Amino acid sequence: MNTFTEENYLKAIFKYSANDKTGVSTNVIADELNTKASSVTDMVKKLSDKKLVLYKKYKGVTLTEKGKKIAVSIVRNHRLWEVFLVEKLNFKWDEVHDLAEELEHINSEKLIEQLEIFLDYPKYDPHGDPIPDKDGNVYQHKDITLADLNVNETGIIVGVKEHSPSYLKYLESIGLLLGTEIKVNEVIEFDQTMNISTGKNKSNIISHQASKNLIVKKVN
Amino acid sequence: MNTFTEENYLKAIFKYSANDKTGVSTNVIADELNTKASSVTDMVKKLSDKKLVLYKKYKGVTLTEKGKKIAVSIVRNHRLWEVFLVEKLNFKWDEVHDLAEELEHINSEKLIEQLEIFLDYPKYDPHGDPIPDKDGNVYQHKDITLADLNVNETGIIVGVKEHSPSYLKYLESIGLLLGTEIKVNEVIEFDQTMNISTGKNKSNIISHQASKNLIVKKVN
DNA sequence: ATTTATTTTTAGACTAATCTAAATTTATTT
DNA sequence: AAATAAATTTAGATTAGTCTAAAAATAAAT
Repeated sequence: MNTFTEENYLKAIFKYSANDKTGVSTNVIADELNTKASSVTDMVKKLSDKKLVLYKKYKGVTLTEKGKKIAVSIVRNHRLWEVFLVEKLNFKWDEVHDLAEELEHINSEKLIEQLEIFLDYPKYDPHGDPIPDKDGNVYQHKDITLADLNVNETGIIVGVKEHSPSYLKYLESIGLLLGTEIKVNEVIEFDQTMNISTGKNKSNIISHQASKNLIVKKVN
Repeated sequence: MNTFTEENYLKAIFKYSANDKTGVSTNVIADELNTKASSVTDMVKKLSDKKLVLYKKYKGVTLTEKGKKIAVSIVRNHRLWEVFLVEKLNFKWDEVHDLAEELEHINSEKLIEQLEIFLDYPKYDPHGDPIPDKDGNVYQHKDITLADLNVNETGIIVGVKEHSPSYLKYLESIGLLLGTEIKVNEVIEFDQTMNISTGKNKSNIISHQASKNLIVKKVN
């Protein structure tokens, strides 16, 4: 099996190779894991020996099928545990990340399958991120954000692109939760600050920084 | 905070200092943790520096209040997770130990308090071991085993002294679960093999090895 | 009360994961 | 295309936890 640390490297590489075909650079990985590029080089060699990544000096890293499978399963574990914490143990959506970060490494197929059954096969975690199925398939949301909507258009919040507790707490404080319907009233041309309103004729002003991190599904 | 490994040492020391005042020997700890006495010596020095244990060369180790508190809280975590696995995730009592061994190290007061609430404040784990309360108080069962009963006496199974999967599976296979009432029909003088019967006039022959590891509460 | 056996500790070495600083390679500018 | 800047890798050290083998201390046996 793999160490806690190896799994975190795989997860980081997975995160940054989602989009594209080009290898992930050691610096990007170092940044994600709060470590140094030289440490990443060492670890990447080790993962390469184990056939979990492909690595060409100076050319970045990509996951092998084997490595990707492990990475996805850790993401799956993470998101299922987040659902558990929020739905069963009364945690808030801004409190679960660090705990899930630990729980995700507990390696037992039976555990995670039973957890999934117990939670009744959730499709999304508390932040709207999709939960990969047992075979590693993930159905990602289309990447439309609130900032992409025009005046008078309406969207339903289906996820967030930024997971910091401060952002999540802020959203909650102004009533922007998953499922909330938002109408765009006005967009300031200068800095794209938005005036929006939610269900009960409550209106709010939110920054571009905030609106571009809210994933929405366009209504109509 | 403490590492995974440090916590396991504290737990091992706790386990073997339950009974008595005399320090736990490095060999006993090494044995419990499948490591070598020399490794234990090193670690024990480290724990001593951290004021988690008292250590005098050649004289064994005892926990300080601080160390004991950590050890008990890990035992608490372990047993609560075992209840979760059995009651909510359909695990058998012989399947939960290794997973709980990992889950117990996840360090969050809120997590464990909420888990306890979610499980409705269980007093015992699936093997009948008592769950320490938030303040570290444990109410241990009196140590009467089935082997201590005389012919025609009756006891109710309240726990086991041996936790190996093979023993637990065996008990389950012959219907000896927590709460089962057992009557002693006969004891072979030679090797203390017992003839017992449970509720529905089922009778069984069990070895001394088996009977002395079943904790019972005497009836009448 | 010596000798012998057992337990425990020390010394020195190893592995995993990390770091800093220097060297090398790739990318960017002029 | 040469020079400079940026990214990446190597070299050598460090820390945590472990090990083996040898030394030292304690316990047991004669």
